[in-house]
Amino acid sequence: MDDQTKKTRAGRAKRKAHDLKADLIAVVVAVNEGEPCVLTIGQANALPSGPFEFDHRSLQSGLREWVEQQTGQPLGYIEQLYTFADRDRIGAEYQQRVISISYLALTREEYAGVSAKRCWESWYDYFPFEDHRSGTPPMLLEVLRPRLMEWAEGAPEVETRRERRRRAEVAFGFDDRAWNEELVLHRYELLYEAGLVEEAVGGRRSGDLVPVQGRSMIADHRRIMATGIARLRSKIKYRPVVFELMPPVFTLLQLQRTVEALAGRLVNKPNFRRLIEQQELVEETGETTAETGGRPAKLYRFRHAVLDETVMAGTKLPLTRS
Amino acid sequence: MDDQTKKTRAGRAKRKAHDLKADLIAVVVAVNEGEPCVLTIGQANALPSGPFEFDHRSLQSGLREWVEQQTGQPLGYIEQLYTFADRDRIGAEYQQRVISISYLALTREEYAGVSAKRCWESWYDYFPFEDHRSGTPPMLLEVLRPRLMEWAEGAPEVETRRERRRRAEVAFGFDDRAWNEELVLHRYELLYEAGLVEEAVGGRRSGDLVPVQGRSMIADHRRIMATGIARLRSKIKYRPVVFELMPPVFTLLQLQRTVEALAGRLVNKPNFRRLIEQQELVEETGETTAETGGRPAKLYRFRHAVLDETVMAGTKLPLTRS
DNA sequence: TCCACTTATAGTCCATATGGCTATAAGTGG
DNA sequence: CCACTTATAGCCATATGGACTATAAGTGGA
Repeated sequence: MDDQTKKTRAGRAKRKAHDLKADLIAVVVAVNEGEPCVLTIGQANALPSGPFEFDHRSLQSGLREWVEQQTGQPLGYIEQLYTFADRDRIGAEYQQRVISISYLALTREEYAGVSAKRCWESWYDYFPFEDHRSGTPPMLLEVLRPRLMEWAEGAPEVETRRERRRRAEVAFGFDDRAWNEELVLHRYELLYEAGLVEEAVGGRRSGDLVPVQGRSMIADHRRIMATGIARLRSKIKYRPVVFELMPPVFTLLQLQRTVEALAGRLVNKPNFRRLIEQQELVEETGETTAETGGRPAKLYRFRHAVLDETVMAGTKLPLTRS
Repeated sequence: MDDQTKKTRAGRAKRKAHDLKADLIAVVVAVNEGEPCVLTIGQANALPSGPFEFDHRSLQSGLREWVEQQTGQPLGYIEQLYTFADRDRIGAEYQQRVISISYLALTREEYAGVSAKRCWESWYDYFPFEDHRSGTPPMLLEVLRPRLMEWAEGAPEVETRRERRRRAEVAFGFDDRAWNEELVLHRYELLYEAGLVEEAVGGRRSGDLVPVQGRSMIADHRRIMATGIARLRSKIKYRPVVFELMPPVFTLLQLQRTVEALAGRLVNKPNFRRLIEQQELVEETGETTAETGGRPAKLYRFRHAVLDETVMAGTKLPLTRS
């Protein structure tokens, strides 16, 4: 506590270097039998993670090492999510400040050999209200809506109440608003703010405030998972990242089911096929498979050439061609 | 150097906490009289930046403090860009590892009081080949193309040469390929790899290898600026962020000129107006201004309500409405 | 063997968005 | 009063996206 009073420039500068620590956290996604899964450790209540160390070549390689060490899963596609450093994140040592650097990784389950360490969990176990593939989940209107409205009405100011109601409506698509599957993080943060998730209430779970929306995780891991899901749901719309989650060869329906699993909602079959074909994302292998039950489906593979044709950046500006 | 040999687990764990430092770096953007500008310090060769310290409440507030202290400029809109930690980033102390956390900030020049510290520089001074508002810059075909081709042909393997040529074509829109204004970072990295920017060649600028493409910056600040420009050019297409750069009241042509300054290319006037109007991004103030020279233009203001209507997430999936 | 069922695949139809353009309105400065 | 500048409205062809229907080609069981 002595250090704390020394607010001189030199003292601060010296201390800050000694108090910093960086954590690498991974949201590793795979789609197994139509379920979008996240790689977890512990009692399925934590994401793979570990400190960034001196002999890590880079942040990414440090992350790969930790994930592989903790789960045996090698990573392919990796993309940075977000970096944050909230003061109240760590409790143990008062002086320590932790920077959390989170990543999204896409793989396939059957990638590596057998390993008992790996624990894939459907992400809808953590966010049950996010799966709209069989229509709007009943709990959304039956449980979440009333409790969010209760929270909204609990505000002292009229203005705040109106504001809260509107936020809940937008985030969850109440009152004829469209459901926007990308707002995963918004929704989680709203529930957190409303004290409806376990992480928000902490140990003190007092009678009425029992959080019902899905399994929780340690620290802010569920928040990070929400960030990853949101990013992925957004990205599949403008970059061909789904294929990182597909086997080398697949049918168009399998591809569609994967997209649906990620988006948490159904897509229109003919239009989906048209979309894929006109973008020339895939090519036929010439083979077919009869394992799908009905008429044998053509097998396709991803056209890796499209990764080069980076030109596909859907403009939204009325550019002149000059 | 003694520490280096101690590769034991305990030694590593102890050292890593002591060697970490985090830098906050800001790309602060404003559009002044039709020129997209970036806030710089020093001899206009560095971005505002400073170490993340123990008594910063968060990364963002630390960044705000540093920018305000170094330039007097208060920040409004802030968004994280990227975090990286390359080993060879710092030269001084061998043992130290630096994590760089970069941000994009949008403001307006006339925001704060007078301050001699602020130094706004057109970002096209650093990336002259990015401004296509008056057509393709001559230097692109006259200087960059030959030098990039020279670099491509310098590769030993045939395959590498072909690869390099294709990458240059895609990034710079050579050979009838469309110019993609979003590939700012790609282009800078390609030039870096080809040894055509000063940062790549360092001090050893040997005769032939004189880099001609714009002013350089210290460390990787120009690379970070490129990241910020790329992010901004992409984001103006799907989020109403331009208005962070506009005065409270403006004409549609002023808005168009700002977008053009950012995108580095001209947009079609009637279509631009239609786009703005049909998205209901602005509303008339009822006033007009005659300062534009010709017929007085209506003045508009941003409809802040649209920030709430977060529904605008342009889907690219053929969703079923269910 | 045939029939019910499943899935695959090829279209159509229409509303809307987008790109490119032209015409007219309404000011200013000489 | 006229030349010039900028603002604003509207047109047309095409591309795109959403919803839907029809037909093809297998499987499994009665």
